[in-house]
Amino acid sequence: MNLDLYQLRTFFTVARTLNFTEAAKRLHVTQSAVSHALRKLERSAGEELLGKAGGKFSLTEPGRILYRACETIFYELEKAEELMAGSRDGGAGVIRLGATVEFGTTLLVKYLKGFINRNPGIHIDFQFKHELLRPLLNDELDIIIDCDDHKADGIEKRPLFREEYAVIASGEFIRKNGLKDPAALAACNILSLDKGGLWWGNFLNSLPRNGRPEFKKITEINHVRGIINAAIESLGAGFVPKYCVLKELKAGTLKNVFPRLELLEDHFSLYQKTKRAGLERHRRLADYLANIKATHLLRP
Amino acid sequence: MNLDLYQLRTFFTVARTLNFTEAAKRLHVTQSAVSHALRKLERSAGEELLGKAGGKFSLTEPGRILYRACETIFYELEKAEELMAGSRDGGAGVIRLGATVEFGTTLLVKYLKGFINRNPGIHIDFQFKHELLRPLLNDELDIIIDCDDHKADGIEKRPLFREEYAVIASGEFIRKNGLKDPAALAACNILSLDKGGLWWGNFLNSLPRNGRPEFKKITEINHVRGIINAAIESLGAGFVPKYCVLKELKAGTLKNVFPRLELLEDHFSLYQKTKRAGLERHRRLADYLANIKATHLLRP
DNA sequence: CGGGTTTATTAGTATAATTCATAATATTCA
DNA sequence: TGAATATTATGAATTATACTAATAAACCCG
Repeated sequence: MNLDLYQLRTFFTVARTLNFTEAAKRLHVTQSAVSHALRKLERSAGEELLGKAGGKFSLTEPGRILYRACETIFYELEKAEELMAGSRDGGAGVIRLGATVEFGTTLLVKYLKGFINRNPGIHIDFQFKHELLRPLLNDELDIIIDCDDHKADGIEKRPLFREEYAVIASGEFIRKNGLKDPAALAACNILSLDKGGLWWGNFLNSLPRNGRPEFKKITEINHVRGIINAAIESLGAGFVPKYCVLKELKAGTLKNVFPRLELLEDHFSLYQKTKRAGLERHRRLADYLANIKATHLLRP
Repeated sequence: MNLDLYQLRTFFTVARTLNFTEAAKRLHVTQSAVSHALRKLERSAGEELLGKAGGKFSLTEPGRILYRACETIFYELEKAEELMAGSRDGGAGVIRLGATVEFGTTLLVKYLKGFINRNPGIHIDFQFKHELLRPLLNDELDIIIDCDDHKADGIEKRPLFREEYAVIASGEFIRKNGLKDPAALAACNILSLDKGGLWWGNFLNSLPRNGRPEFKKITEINHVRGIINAAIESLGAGFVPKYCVLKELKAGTLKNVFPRLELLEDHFSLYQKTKRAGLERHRRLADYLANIKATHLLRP
């Protein structure tokens, strides 16, 4: 049989993208080269590796077998490269780090400064977006930090810390609307990521069933930063992670409306492919992030 | 860095042979090609992979790292190939099986007939010699069966069965020399693989300390088969594994001199590289051999 | 030192990987 | 449904590079 190793690299990329054109881009070759390589590989394997099921490609059974082999093969190679370089530069390499927009833009970048200084060999690229799992599975990202609970084959979860939410508004807004208890929110303008107010679900769930306000006016703003700034301008009450408004709370431009209310928390976790967790640079970053305590974040 | 996969295959072979010329032969290319490939690999790795320590080559530290990666990489590939083909022909492939000369030539071949018939996809090549561990480590053999106790990194042992030894001689020889108890051996001619009589060590050790004969005449014959034939010709008494003389004992051309004596046993075990133990054909053969009981061998 | 063996080097060749241009096919949306 | 778009397949030309042959250099050993 004797499979060609270059063709395997192509196959591995195609298997993840399920798209020749995209794979070609990643490999910096033409789509034609990918097509040729795959056909040759299939000929020498004597098996159909890809099947067209309903428009999209999908892996056949032999394809899946080969894919799993490729996973260990190429991750093993990567590890070896890192280890060899490691005797010189110590776990150098690139980490493509993904996180949610709010957390990433606000805190993560700031906090990682220390890590980046201490690990000059490790270069981190950031991608802040909400769809994180798919890019991780496709190897577009190496590590993601997310508060959603992901479960996928070959993906490893490492809990990092919990994050509290708070209802925020300007002092002026609180006075004007007499926001003394959650029931008062029913009458005032609500700032939410979505028109339906689902964003406030966490808040409502933390209230006793009979004390939940029914929102009358909801203003949709599709970015947390927008909600915060709108709240500062007294346009309504917002519901945001505390870490997003640390500065504003301190400066007094925003107030924690119900400081004594225990609100639901988000659980941030780090996710990475199990096979790649052995990479030195991955371990370092994961260990560093695991040492972040919510207290650090809230009282910097 | 981006290591070239073809060059890795060359490196892997060189790392095991530590000899460019030999590696070239195995890869069916010229020595020149090996030299080129290795130099390129070292350039792209940015590391010396091989060091010349006292004439011979040896792996440097980065070389060892890469070697370990190659082990999993190429064994993983092999496994994938077998699995993919497996959906058709079921664990097909070649097994290069090594065993000691006596055991291999006498029983193993005969016994494996059943296995070979039942597994037409699996081709077995045999090598019977006494140096077995090195060829296994160098991937010249896939599986070895030996009664020496080997311990090596990445090598897996699986006990198979015990083998009894017996003192043998012709009826005529026994009569002439009055061989009634072990002490009588001191006076008669002893057939041994070595001039010093170390070959009989197992026998002597199984006797009470004060009842051990001191051999006066030892004839050296460097093959077990030779010893057996010499014993048949009444040239002396031999000490051999029982399985070697089953036919002769049955036919009466040889006699078990001390049938009631409990003699030391050899423990036969199967050895293979741990990483390759997952191969379907390996598992099948190992399971088959594990089902051989000493009783089968002695009473066929 | 010199014969034998192993590795390195150089230049030429041959293989095959890649591209370019284009055809075939599938997908989307009006 | 058909036009527009995107994706994959194909064939010939091009380019890259793995391989070889011949030879030089290095090394070992008696």
